[in-house]
Amino acid sequence: MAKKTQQELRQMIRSMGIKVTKQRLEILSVLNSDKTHVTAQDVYERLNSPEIGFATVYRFLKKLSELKLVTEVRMGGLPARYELAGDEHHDHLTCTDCGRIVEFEEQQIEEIQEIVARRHGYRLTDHILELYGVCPSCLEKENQSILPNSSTASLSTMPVNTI
Amino acid sequence: MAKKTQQELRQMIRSMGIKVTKQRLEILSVLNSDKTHVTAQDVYERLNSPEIGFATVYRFLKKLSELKLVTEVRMGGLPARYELAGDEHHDHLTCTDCGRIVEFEEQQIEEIQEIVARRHGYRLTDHILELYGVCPSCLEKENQSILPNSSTASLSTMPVNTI
DNA sequence: ATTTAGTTGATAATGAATATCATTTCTATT
DNA sequence: AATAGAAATGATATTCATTATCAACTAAAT
Repeated sequence: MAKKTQQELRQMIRSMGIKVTKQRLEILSVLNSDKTHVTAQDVYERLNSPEIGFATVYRFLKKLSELKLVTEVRMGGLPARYELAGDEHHDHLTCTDCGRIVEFEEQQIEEIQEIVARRHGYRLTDHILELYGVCPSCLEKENQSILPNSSTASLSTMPVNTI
Repeated sequence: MAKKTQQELRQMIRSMGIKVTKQRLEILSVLNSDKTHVTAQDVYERLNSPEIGFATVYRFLKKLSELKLVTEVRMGGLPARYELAGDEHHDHLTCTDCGRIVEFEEQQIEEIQEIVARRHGYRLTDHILELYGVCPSCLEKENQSILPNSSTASLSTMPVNTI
């Protein structure tokens, strides 16, 4: 959320110990925009400038995630998605069909993780929690192709799962 | 754990509604061996038979994971790894120092995950929960090396990055 | 302004996974 | 057991995301 100013972005690059170039500034700008969880292709196309090749996009995204300044989410064989690392932690719920990502935060899970780690004598330093499923719109598509003659049965109106 | 007999493997393929071929039996045998979390390449090389091309390995592994008979684990850009789906689910708590892995199962977390998915209209199909930390024995080592007159300057006392 | 080490874009290369297709092999049925 | 026909196979080509290469360019320290 909290958007960064152009100066802050410049500062961010400087803090990485690398040169501040217009390419890097522009790539960061895209990540800093409202659109989040973008692929390298997304970034490249968004910029759509002869001044920025996608080798550069890939290179910089890689460096950013190595330095933990962006979070890289990889799902199945789908292209990796990137987001500017915020201050607040969250996990991901990813659609296995279209790659769409929903963020969530569940304090209860975080707490249980701590307990599990302590139970085994570990000091917890990090974790990855990725949920995979099928998003509402893909469920709907799926539904249509499986039930050809059901006129307009929207899955989103159906109980998705009954425990 | 509980190894399956050749007959059970045969039965397993039959239950998939596909033909029982020697290739499929052999691929299943590899998965059924003690080695777990193998890549498609691993399987192919393990068999090392002119009778089994890796197109077949990939094809069958894909079908197996679609039918949830094997679990596919994809990590970063690394090749997918497969293991015969056991009855019991577990997650991993990995030591970032020595790589030691503890398996655990936490029903409460599983349940909350379901709830989160439903909340967003997703049908949950899978999840990855990996906890990272430092295991008891590495914690101990760590403590010893941090002691006062250790000659090597601890990184944790150095300014990592000056913005 | 000069230098030089870092950076760039175009393109080739890689590596995992999938598609293609002629040939072979299961298996249900005679 | 013979056979027909659908399914499965292996070799190979292809796709797609990502990375490596390299000559030309550029930021920024002097």
